[in-house]
Amino acid sequence: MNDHLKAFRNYLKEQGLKNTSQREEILAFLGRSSRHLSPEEIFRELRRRDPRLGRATVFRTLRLLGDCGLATRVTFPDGKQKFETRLGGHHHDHMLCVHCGRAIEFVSPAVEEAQKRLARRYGFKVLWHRHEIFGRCRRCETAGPSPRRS
Amino acid sequence: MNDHLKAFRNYLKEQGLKNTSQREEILAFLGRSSRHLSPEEIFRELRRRDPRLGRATVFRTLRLLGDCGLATRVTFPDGKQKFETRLGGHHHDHMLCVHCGRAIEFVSPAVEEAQKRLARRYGFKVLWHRHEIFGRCRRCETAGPSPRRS
DNA sequence: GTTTTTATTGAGATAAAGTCTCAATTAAGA
DNA sequence: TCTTAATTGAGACTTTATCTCAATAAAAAC
Repeated sequence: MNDHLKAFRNYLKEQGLKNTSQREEILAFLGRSSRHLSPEEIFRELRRRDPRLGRATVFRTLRLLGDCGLATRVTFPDGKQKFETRLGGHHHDHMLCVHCGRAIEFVSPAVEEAQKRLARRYGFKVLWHRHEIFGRCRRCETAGPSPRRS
Repeated sequence: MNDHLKAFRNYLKEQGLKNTSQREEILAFLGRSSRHLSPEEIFRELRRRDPRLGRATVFRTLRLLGDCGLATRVTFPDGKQKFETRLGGHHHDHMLCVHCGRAIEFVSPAVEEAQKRLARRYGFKVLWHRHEIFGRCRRCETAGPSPRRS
């Protein structure tokens, strides 16, 4: 049994919540995907396999996975929300290409460190963070006009 | 005439777009506010003054302001989107309290620097970025139970 | 293993957020 | 002032997300 499944079951037990096949399916599906998925994509794909799956369950489960730190919400340049698993607690952030939509993952100890110092200064207890850099990836930078922002 | 108004008019002219009273009202309203505002809040308040204002115009203008770098989108812990002006191009990021919703602004040269190095490594042309730290502010940290995430 | 308790689910209504169309309007250059 | 073209608002519509509640199923109690 893999790590985040174990962590998930633990979390549920701690909180007095129940595990269900739907929850595990959603977590597993997120885990298998290398892309970022929107709630709607998750819903549509998983309902093909289990036609009785409800849309509300997907939203509820994504929130739950967020709450226990197993999934991360990524806000794309156009404001759209997508999710990914935080595999084995391995944290990373994103550079998002405003032109082709590609997401490049990165890890920056320097950023994490700077953040820790900041938080201390403000008496702020950090739970998690999100660092999104918007711009143009190498491929798109070589050609093409103005991007879409905000 | 203040700086971002001037910048806005410049941008419109450059792009061959037209200025309108609605656009200036929205920009001014954002500029006067010390809080983060949702599109709906902006719409409701400005329509009290001009009952003919349309909702679509607010969304269109927010996108436009984002495009020209005068407004920034902030994604709150619950996934809700809000906006603020980027006053005089002065960039800052946020620590968001998952308990009381308070937003603390900060500037971190260390983060900006680390980011620049990263981008260079990936051949990524940075246009803007967003760094959101979620956690509990000093006030809320002293008391109260589990937060809402994702 | 069976019963009891209680969280979870799905359907569908509903709400909230955002986009689109198109005729009427208005800004800006000629 | 005239002309051109971008912008607007109304409202339909789409998408995204939440809520309600009876039925279901997981976990605990027995």
